[in-house]
Amino acid sequence: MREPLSRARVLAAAVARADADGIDAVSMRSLAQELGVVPMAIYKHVAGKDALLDGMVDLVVGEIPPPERGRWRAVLRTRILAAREAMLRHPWAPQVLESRTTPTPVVLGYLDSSIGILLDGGLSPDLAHHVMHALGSRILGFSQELYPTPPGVAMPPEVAAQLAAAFPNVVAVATSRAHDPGSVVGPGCDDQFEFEFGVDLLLGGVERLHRARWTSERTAPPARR
Amino acid sequence: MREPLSRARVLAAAVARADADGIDAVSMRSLAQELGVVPMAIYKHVAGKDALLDGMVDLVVGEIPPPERGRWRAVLRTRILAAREAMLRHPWAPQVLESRTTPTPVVLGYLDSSIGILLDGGLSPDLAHHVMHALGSRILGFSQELYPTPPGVAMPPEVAAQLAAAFPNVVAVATSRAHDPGSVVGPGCDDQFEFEFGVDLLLGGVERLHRARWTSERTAPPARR
DNA sequence: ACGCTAGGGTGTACGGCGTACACCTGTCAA
DNA sequence: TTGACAGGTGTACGCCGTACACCCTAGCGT
Repeated sequence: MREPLSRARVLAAAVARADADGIDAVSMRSLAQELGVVPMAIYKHVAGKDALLDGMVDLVVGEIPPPERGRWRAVLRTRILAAREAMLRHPWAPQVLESRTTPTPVVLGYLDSSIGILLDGGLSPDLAHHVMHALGSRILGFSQELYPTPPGVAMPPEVAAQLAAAFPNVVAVATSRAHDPGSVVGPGCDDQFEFEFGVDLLLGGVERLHRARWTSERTAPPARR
Repeated sequence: MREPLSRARVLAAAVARADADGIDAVSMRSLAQELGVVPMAIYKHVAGKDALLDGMVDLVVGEIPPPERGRWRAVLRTRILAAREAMLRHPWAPQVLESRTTPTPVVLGYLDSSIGILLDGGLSPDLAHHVMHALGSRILGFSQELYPTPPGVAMPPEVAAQLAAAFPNVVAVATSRAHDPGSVVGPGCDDQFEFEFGVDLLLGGVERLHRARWTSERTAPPARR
């Protein structure tokens, strides 16, 4: 009848379900139902919920292509943008990745090759170390935004007015780019632009430090004080 | 007997519990028990679990002092570091904050005053906008690290060797600062240094853009290409 | 040919969670 | 005196992850 379960089938079903209905829709029970099987059957192929999530993360991270060749900054930038694309395909992935307490070998491998880009580019291990911390989860393509871009849904105008009065700076900045369509809330941000802006800001700073032969021996990172 | 419950008492108990035993120890049931009350009693003071978490977040964010006066860069830097201290006092807070989908007025107020620092400093709303995105949740003092600094717990040496072979760049970088104590895994990172490094890298880049009268009108953020 | 083993699917059950809903009780205003 | 109402209670429902015992079948060595 039904071809047998397998770890790969379980993980693929879980990822598909999360892509379609969000990570909360992925429970052992719902997943089992989707596979036409009783919940406990899954446990013969993955150790438990945590292992399931780890496996899902591995699939997503595995989608990120290996680095190309070229100048370190361009190579790293390209790779981070590729990672971002994987995360956009699987919007649940950042949240799940952040919930893991220990990296899987797949994720470690990704980090390792990313560090390799820096070292191959001539950065000192010391600088590379700080750079990895400074990039943080952005290296994996996370937006790191606190809240999704303001909802396009219109709000009652009196609420909008009250909000504008209470938080004038927020609305001033939020509407700063709304020059073309004169909406109150603006057309939302260009997430891709914001992401690249942040990445380039960091990589640009790193490049300058590198060119200046910067080292962490009692020197403040950029010009300070 | 027992003085009556109140929203403030509930929230304070929840924060205390989370500080002591982690956010997972905060459930409606355990919280009720700690307050000497039946679970449903809590619902008379907070609308539900989500409202409880929002309230907890508000308490933490409310701990961050308002900005002082001075040059925008120093003021913002000081404030971000103050936010980080609040987050260090409540290690569960970043995770909870990231789980909220909509900012509370308290958080919006924090963001608003932070933006105010930039605008008062003469940055254009346009640049301020991008800066807020680039800082991301770092504005609230998050480390944004994917994983906590490598555990100080020693691992079996053969595992360590295998790991070093599989991920040479990771260990090269991880041990780069381990010059003083010659441990294999290094003494862990100086989280405070790494955090300030990242913040200063970003703020330094922003300052240069501002001085250069940078604008997003079809210009790549730092020097690119 | 036979029984054994082991891998994979099943069924039941437990303890936890958030919370809807009906209920009770004490306080205070009218 | 009465009645509304705020605040605490009790029960119950439907989810969750998963421990544990069970069963069925395929393939193996003898």
